Amino acid sequence: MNPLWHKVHWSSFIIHNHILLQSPNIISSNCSCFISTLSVTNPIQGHIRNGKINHARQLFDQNPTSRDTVTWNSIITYYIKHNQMQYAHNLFDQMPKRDIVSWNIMLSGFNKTNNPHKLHQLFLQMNRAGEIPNHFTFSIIISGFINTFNVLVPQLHGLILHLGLHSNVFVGSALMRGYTRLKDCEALHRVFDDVVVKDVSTWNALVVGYMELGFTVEAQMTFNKMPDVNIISWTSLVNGYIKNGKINQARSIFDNMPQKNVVTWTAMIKGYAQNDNYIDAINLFVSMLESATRPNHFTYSTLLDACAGCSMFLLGNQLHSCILKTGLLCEVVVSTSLIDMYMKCGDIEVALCVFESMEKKNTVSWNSVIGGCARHGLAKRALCEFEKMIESGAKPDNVTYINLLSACVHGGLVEEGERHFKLMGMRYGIKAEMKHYSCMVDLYGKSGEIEKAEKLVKEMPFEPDVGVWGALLTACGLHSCYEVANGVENLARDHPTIYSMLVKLHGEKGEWSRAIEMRNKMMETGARKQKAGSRTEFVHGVT
DNA sequence: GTGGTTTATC
Repeated sequence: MNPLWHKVHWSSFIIHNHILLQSPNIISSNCSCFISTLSVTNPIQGHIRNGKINHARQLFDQNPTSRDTVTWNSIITYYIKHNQMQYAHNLFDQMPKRDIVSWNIMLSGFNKTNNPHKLHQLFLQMNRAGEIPNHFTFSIIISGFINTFNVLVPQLHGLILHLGLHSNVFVGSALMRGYTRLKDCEALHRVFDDVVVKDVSTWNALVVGYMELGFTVEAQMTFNKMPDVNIISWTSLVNGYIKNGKINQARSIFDNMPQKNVVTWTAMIKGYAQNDNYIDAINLFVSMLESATRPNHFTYSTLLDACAGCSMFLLGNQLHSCILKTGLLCEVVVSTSLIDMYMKCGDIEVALCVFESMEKKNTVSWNSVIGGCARHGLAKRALCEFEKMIESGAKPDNVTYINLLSACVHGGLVEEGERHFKLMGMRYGIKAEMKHYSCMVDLYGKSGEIEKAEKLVKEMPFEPDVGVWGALLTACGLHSCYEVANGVENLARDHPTIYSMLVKLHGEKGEWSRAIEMRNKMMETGARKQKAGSRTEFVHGVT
């Protein structure tokens, strides 16, 4: 029995379950039978195709004559497909003779396991070995470099032109993705033109590229000109409009689509949720269930995110029961969103319970639990979870440290905070960003160490933002440091929040003329009285 | 025996 069951309302199962149960599981095609009837010349490859790796290895290890390059490659491919990169790499290193396919298989392995540094190293090693890259090589490495070594795209493009591989569809769409990331619209279009025989993916890459760069009109025109469109083209269009803030246009495309899949539905739901339109997000989810489209882990994650955003505890709870039923709790994105939802709805106990029950945790999961504890004032617990995170081998990132430092602020743990602030760069190479500085200023400020706070603001490698100035001014108010506050007045950029704080400070000091002056400045900078609202229709169990 | 397009949690 899952320990979480007792936490979930049984009534939750009533909702939508009839629809979930109706979806039949039709994935039962039996491909392996078909493959096993094929005649294969090499018995080792036959065993691999039938999934009998041990038989294959036995033959391979016993008969040196059977070990041609294709066989080596087949075995390495098998290991990569079964997530055994280390085995694959060992075999690759032992190969007496490698061909271009061997290199490409290994490169593809590093790409699939999301290891851009190893991918890069192997590519350099391949060049040193004198192997000439082909169109497979380029499509693999460009897509693998997209997040880390994207600066190399123009250089690789040069090499591609030199080798005459620019007209290949796969190379073309990989390059287009690369140039989209580099925000080079001209190059994007040039690569598109160079692909002689374009297919639907090439066109899709152009639509996505234009959308990413903010050219919605060009994207739409491209879509209209497309000789063939598929569901991905439509979804890219919907998603592009959402990314450009044109949610109504996205919806109109969405409504006119000839068919939709789970990705399309999820993209549209996310569009609403991101724009704080939670009602439409949920309504759309209900329509999705009615259309018999089965939600996947991204859909649930998106919906839980919406619940977290407006503290919809009951719906979050119901979603939890659906997730348990569909077996999607094992997905890291789902359980992480679930933790965040429970934390933001105030149920720390269940949030921690979900977290403890997770088999696989990643940096984001640790971040949400550390952040949740920090927000609820459980500073010691947050620090403790951080220690456990390090012990588990997970790597902290910038968000981890924002959460950790804010835990220190809540707990008034100045020394701890100082220590972590130093260690984050020294041990983990994480550069301190604006938010880390504002945490530190807040930490010093709240504990009365105004000089240290002021010194840090002066020493910051970039212009402080409202958050940093706000933290400093709050400290001035708390500890009646009017001199420092006067200094801030001359330095802080025009911002209603800053002036509003200064009004309060001058008022407390009894300097009414200065207070009025600040109030006028505040109004000039566009301050508006906020509409009061409890949003009672959403709030359940918020602390 | 190798490759490209849509949703992705803090």
